[in-house]
Amino acid sequence: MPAPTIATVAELAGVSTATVSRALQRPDKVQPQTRERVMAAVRATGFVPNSQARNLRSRASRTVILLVRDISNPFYLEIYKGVEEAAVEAGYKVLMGDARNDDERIQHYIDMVHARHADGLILMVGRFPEVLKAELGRLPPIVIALETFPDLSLPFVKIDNVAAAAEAVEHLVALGHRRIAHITGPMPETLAVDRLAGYRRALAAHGLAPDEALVVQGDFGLAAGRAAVRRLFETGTDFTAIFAASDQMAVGAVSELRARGLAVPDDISVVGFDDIVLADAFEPPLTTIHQPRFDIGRQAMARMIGLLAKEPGGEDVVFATRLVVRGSTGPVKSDFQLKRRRRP
Amino acid sequence: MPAPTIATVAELAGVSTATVSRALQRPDKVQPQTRERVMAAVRATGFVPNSQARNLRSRASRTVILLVRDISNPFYLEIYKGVEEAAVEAGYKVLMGDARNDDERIQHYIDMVHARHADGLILMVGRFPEVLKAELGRLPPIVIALETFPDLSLPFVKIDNVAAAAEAVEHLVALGHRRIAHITGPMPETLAVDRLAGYRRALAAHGLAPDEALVVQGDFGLAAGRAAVRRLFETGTDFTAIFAASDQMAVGAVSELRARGLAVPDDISVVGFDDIVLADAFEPPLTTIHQPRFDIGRQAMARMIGLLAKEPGGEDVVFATRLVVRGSTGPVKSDFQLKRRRRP
DNA sequence: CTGAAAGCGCTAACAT
DNA sequence: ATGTTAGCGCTTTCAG
Repeated sequence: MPAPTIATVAELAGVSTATVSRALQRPDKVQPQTRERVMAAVRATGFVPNSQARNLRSRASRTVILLVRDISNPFYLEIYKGVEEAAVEAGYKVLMGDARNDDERIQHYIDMVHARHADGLILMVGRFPEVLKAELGRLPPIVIALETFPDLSLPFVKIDNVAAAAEAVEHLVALGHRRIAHITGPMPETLAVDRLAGYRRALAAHGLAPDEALVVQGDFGLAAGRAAVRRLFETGTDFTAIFAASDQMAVGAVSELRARGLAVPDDISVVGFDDIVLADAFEPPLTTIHQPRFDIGRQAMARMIGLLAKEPGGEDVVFATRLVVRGSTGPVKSDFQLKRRRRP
Repeated sequence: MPAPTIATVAELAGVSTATVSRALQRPDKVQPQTRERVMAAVRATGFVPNSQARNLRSRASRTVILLVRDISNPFYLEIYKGVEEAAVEAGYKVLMGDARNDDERIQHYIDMVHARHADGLILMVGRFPEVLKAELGRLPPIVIALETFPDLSLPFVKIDNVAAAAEAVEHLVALGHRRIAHITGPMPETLAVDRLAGYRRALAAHGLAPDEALVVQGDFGLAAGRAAVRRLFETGTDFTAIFAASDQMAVGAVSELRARGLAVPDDISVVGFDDIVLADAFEPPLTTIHQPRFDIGRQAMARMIGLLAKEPGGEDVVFATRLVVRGSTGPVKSDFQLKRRRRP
C-alpha cells in the first residue's frame, strides 16, 4: 500500500484536508474534539507528513548549513553538537559542510541555499567567501561563528581572541618567561591576527620588546606546529616558551621539541588554544585556553533560528574563555642555553 | 524580484517548461541548439532549480542520514569526510546524527526517513535500533558501516575486527608479553565481542591461559580507559601490557598508568585501536590498529547510492586494517614486579 | 524532438 | 471553527 497522505487521514476522520493540516500545525485553531478525531486517524493510518510538500508550500527547508573551515579538526565536533541540539529542539536539520578552504566547495554549499536545500548558513571559515562578496546586497541569512569579518555587519557569536591570547601570554610571563615564541594561525585571517595582537599586547604590557624572529606563521594544523619549531631552531632563535594559536599546533610543537631532546615543560613551556578533547590526556597535559564550544554552537543556531523567524531581537554574543593551567607550562629555567647546545 | 522559476527560463528561451526541465536533466533528449538556447536563458536569469519542488515530484530527497554512535569521538570525522565527499560527487547531502545510545534520538532520525527528509540511513551504532526491529518487513534503505548485526542480512562495509585484534595481541606476544590485559568496548556489541574474540584467539594460539581478571569492560571512551586501569590495580591483577579496544581508551589507560608512576612502554606496553588523528602526536606515540576510515566512509556512501538507484550489484566490503607500531609498545621487562611495589 | 496538461502532498487565502 | 480552492515549482506522461 502507498504511504498515507493527508487526504487518507481527512477521509478517515471525516474532515477536510485543511483541518488535518491545522490540527497538526496549529492545534489551538481547531476544536479539541475534532483534533482528537484527527489524531486518532493519524495514529490509525500511521501518517507522517511529507516534509517536502510542506516545505515547497511554505517556502522553507528548515535546514541550516554549518560550513566549517576543516572538518578534520575535532574542535568543531562539540560545536556541531551544540548546533545540532538546538536545531533538533526547534525542528531544524543541520548539514555540516567541509569548506577545505576551497572556493568551489564553498560555492557548492552556498548554491544549496539558493536551491532551497537550506534556509541559512552558519559560517566558521577563515575568510568571507568570495562568492558571497559578489552579492552583498541579497545575502542569505548568515550567522558568523567564532570568526569575524571586520567590514561586514553580520550577526555573530564569538570569543574575545585578543584578550584570551593575552591571558595565555600573561601566564607565561608570570612564570618568568621573557623569550616567548608565538605560532600564529593562517594570516591574515582575523582569528590569527587577533591572537597575535593579544600576544603582542601582553608582551608590551610587561615592557618586553617584540622580536619578529619569535613569531612563526602556522595554519592551526598539527604539522604546522612541528614545522614552526623546526623553523625557530633553523633561525637560531632563543626562546623558553611557546604560545601556539591552536592546540593542534601546540601538540605538534611539543612533539618536535621532544624529538630534539627537549622536555616540556622543563626546558620549554607550551600553551595552546582551544582545549580540545584530548588536551588533558596529552603528556604533558596541555595548558590552554578553553572555549565554551557547545554553548557557542547552541547560541549560533539560536541566532539563526531567530533570524529565520524574523524576530526583532538577537544580540551578538561574546563568550568568556578561560585559561586552563595544566602540565605543559612551568617556571623558566635559567640554564636553558646550556641544554640547548646539547641538541643534535 | 522573485527568484526565477523554470517558467521564467522557458519564456525567455521561447520553449515550454518541459523542455527546460529536459535540457537540464537529460541533455541528450533535446536538440543541441535548443539546449543552448535554454542554457543561455538559465545563465541570463540566474535560475537555480528549486530542489524541493523537484524532490516532491520525484519522490526522493537525495539526502542520507549518517547515524553515529557518538559524535564526540573524532574517529567519525574522517568517516564523515569520506561519506560527504562521495555524496557531494553524486549530488547527495549528508545529515550526521548523534545517536548517543538514546532510543528517542534514534527514533527521531528514523522518522526523518519516513517524513521524506532523507532517503536512507547509514548506521554506525552499537546495536540495531529497537524501533527498526518492529518493522523489519519494510525497512528504509540501510547500510551498516563498521558495526554488524549478525541476525540481519543488510548491506555492510566493515573491517575484520577479530583478525585485527588478534594482530594487535600477536604483536605484544612477540615482544615477550604474557600477562596481557584487555579493555573491551561496551558488551555485548559486536564490535566489542569481536575484538575480545581476537584477543582470546591470539592468546590461545600461543598457549597462554585466559584469565578473566585481565579483561575489563569499557565503553570506548577516554574515562573508561582510566577506570579500567584503576580496576586492574584494585583487583591486584598482574599485567605487563594492555590491549585497548579503542585509542581513546588507550590514551586514558596511559594517562592513568602514568599517574601511578608507571612508564609506557618501559613498565607497561599499550596498544590501541582506530589510529585516531592525534595517535602519532601522543606521548608516547600510540601503537594501534589503523582503519581506512575515509575509504570506509566513501564506500558506505557508494553502497547507499547503489541501493537507492536500485542497482543490482553491490558487494559487501571488508577493508584491510594494519598494525601501526609506534612508541607505546616495547619488550617486556622482567623486573616489573619490583617496580610495581613502588607505586603509592 | 517538443508542447500541453496533470499532478507530487501539502498549506494559505478566502469563504462560510 | 471548518471547508473550498488554488497553487508552491517541478517532472512526467501523453500527444503530436
